[in-house]
Amino acid sequence: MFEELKKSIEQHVSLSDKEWEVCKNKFRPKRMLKRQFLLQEGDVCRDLTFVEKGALYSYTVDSKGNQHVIRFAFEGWWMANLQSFFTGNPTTLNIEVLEDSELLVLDRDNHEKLLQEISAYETYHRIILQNAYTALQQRAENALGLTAEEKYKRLLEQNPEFLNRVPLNLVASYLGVSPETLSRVRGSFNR
Amino acid sequence: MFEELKKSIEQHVSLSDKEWEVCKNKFRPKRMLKRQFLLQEGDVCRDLTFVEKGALYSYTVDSKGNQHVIRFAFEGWWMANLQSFFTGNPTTLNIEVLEDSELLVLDRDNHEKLLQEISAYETYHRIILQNAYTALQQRAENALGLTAEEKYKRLLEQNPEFLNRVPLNLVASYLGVSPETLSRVRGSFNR
DNA sequence: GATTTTGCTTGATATATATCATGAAAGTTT
DNA sequence: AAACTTTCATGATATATATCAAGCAAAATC
Repeated sequence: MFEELKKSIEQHVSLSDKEWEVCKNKFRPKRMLKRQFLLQEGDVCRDLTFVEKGALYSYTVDSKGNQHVIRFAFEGWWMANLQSFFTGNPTTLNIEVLEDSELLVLDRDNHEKLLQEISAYETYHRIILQNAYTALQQRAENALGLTAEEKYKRLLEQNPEFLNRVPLNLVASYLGVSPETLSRVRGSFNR
Repeated sequence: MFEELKKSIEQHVSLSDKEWEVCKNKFRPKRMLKRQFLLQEGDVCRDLTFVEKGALYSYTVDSKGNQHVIRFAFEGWWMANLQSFFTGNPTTLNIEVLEDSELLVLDRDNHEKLLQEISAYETYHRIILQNAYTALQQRAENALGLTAEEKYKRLLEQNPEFLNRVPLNLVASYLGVSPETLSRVRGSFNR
């Protein structure tokens, strides 16, 4: 149940067995089924969520009712609305379960405790944040000034796994193009 | 010379006078003139840069030679390519001076020392990262699925100061629209 | 003070992409 | 197995935006 988390942490820092025990016990396992909501617009984001198994995605709904996918999270990825988590303000984000999932959730108290008690955890958290930031920057760059075809090509290079696990209409929303356009781009691209 | 930095830190955490002295001495002041490069594609980003006075902007150049503005930084803002700074890999980013500037630069060694020596600095750094992350997320959301007019409106709401201090062709690049389109949107909007 | 450059606007045209509409295949539920 | 839903593809049309082109005022440079 904690394999992915351990793997993720050890990729970046080293923990003693004892520290790992302390760490692990702060998380609460949670199973969720496809289509369930981990977070809904208007809620406060109380937890950082780590995906042990399965897949999640986050999205906003704009004033015209259009859905905009913000990101996906698979095994070994974190998901949360950081702004809401850290400020306690209600979120504008929805987080929904894409595949039946096993999650590990960490509430703010326990997160703060870990930051204080285990300095390697603090380092790990910082690295994760930095990586999330650079990934998001990459994404913002890709969203701007690229044609639909270029966006698709970049996705193939940078996140090909999305195309296997995520319905194309969600991928289209993630790229900021219509499902029809994505379908056509793929069609012409595969020939 | 250190007023803005002090203000920025004290907005988020409190430092003793002694800690502030330690902190302050790790930074190196640097003056730069308009059009100078703080960082060029292919370089490694060696410093975190804090803007005491003036303005910077970062951008990438794509394979067709088009410039894409990533972000701006004014007084009280940080600027760096985090990926390059933390990994030591060469950057694909250019950082250029938009207005004659007074900067405070912090190299990686000194940054690491501060993280270790002053726990409040670590907290400050984390909060800054979190804020940068949420701002970037907001930006990615705005870049996707909004019309040119909506992007302009959001900019007016969220960063009206950009429009006073930044040439419109750079704002257009930042928004991912052509300068002509931005000009037209502004024209019709002001009537 | 003259000349060049920069920043911005406006018009005409081209083009990428959204939208609307339909259908078919694959997956779910009853 | 039948009925329904989801997912994806494709065609026709509409539209937002890019591109090309010209011009002008203010600022910068000589």
